[in-house]
Amino acid sequence: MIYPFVKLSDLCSIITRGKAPKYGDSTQFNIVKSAQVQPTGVLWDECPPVTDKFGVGCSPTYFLQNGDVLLNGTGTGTLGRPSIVRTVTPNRFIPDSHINLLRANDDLNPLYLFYWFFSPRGQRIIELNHTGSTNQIELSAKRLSYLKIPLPPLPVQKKIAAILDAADSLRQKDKALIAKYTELSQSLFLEMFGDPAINKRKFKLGTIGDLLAEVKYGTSSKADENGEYPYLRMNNITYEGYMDFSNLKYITLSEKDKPKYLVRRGDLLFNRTNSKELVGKTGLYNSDNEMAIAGYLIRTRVNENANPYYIWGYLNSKHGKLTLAGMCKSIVGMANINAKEFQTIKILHPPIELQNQFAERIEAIEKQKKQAELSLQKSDDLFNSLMQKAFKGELVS
DNA sequence: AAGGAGATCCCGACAATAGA
DNA sequence: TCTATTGTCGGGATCTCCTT
Repeated sequence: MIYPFVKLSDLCSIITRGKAPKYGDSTQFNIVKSAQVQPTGVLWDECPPVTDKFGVGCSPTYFLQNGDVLLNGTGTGTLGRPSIVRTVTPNRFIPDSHINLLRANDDLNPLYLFYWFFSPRGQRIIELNHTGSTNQIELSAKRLSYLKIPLPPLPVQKKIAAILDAADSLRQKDKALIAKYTELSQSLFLEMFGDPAINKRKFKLGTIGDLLAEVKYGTSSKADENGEYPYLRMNNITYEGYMDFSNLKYITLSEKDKPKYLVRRGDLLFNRTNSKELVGKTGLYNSDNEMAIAGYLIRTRVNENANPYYIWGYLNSKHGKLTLAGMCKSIVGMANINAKEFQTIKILHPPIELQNQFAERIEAIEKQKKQAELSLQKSDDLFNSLMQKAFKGELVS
């Protein structure tokens, strides 16, 4: 059954784009900015305060209420990213002037509206209707009000929303479990080696260089779409130190370059150049596929005194992150830690047996985490297929 | 190997236009 | 004419690519 399409302005009020806020120390009002508008919900804790003057001056309709749907109105990466307000402190949060606020009337279920914009079809409609050039795209409330959405009767909307919500919460549970395993790895380091700042167990202090057999920069050659090997770049290492193989580029290497730039299981990958917060991201290569690395990554291999998991664990610990932040040279907008400096980083040298034990336990945790990731993959697939069917009338009769 | 610099993203400001 | 809403622009911060 195909649902009729109805103009958005007939289904909700589109309250949008207040004045640009004046920032201040108010404890009474907060502004919700584009970055805080996420499909998982609004990140209330990160909304900066604005002055009372703004709050008083603005119409009370701007204050967010439960059931409001938010839609980012600018930015190539953010335009159309939706969020639904589920629980909000009343009369406190105001959307920024680049966020469209949609308040559904009685014929429209807000959660249904949210999932519509979240769905590939909803996103595509936004993509077709924005104004502006490639790097400055916008979707005004006016244009938004002309958009049409498929509209089943209210009980069906509610049913669809509930099914999608259940599938989504399954995904979120898997994600939370994965996050827990990450936390577990971090606390394991402290448990086994103690706080490096205190060094209660009196391990010998040395440098990272002492533990390495080889330090090598990646290639600066350009990526090539039909390349032979995946080409790891900085976005392939997460802040927590895990490899992320999504969004890969490719490269072809000459025979001579292969040993120089290919990585193998157990290599530590260090991100030497990035923004100040992200410089020093360190991943441990844990795959048997052959991949190459870019020039802003440094490939290091340990000697007989170390297990790479130990160095990885240290550089991703709180103490390690602080050390890295303290040493990077910050040029305008960029931070850098070169290979020489990397090797001078002070690190405790626990006995290799203990390091190996740590590695074993981390690997066990990682194994569990893999399971959770597989489960997430499945729940993602389920959610996506439900979403495809939902708005075509194939989900609820 | 090192880091300079262009491209992109996002925010804030303000000009232009519409409405009261 | 004044005020509210909408469209567009400038620029800092960050991300990537490219040159020396």
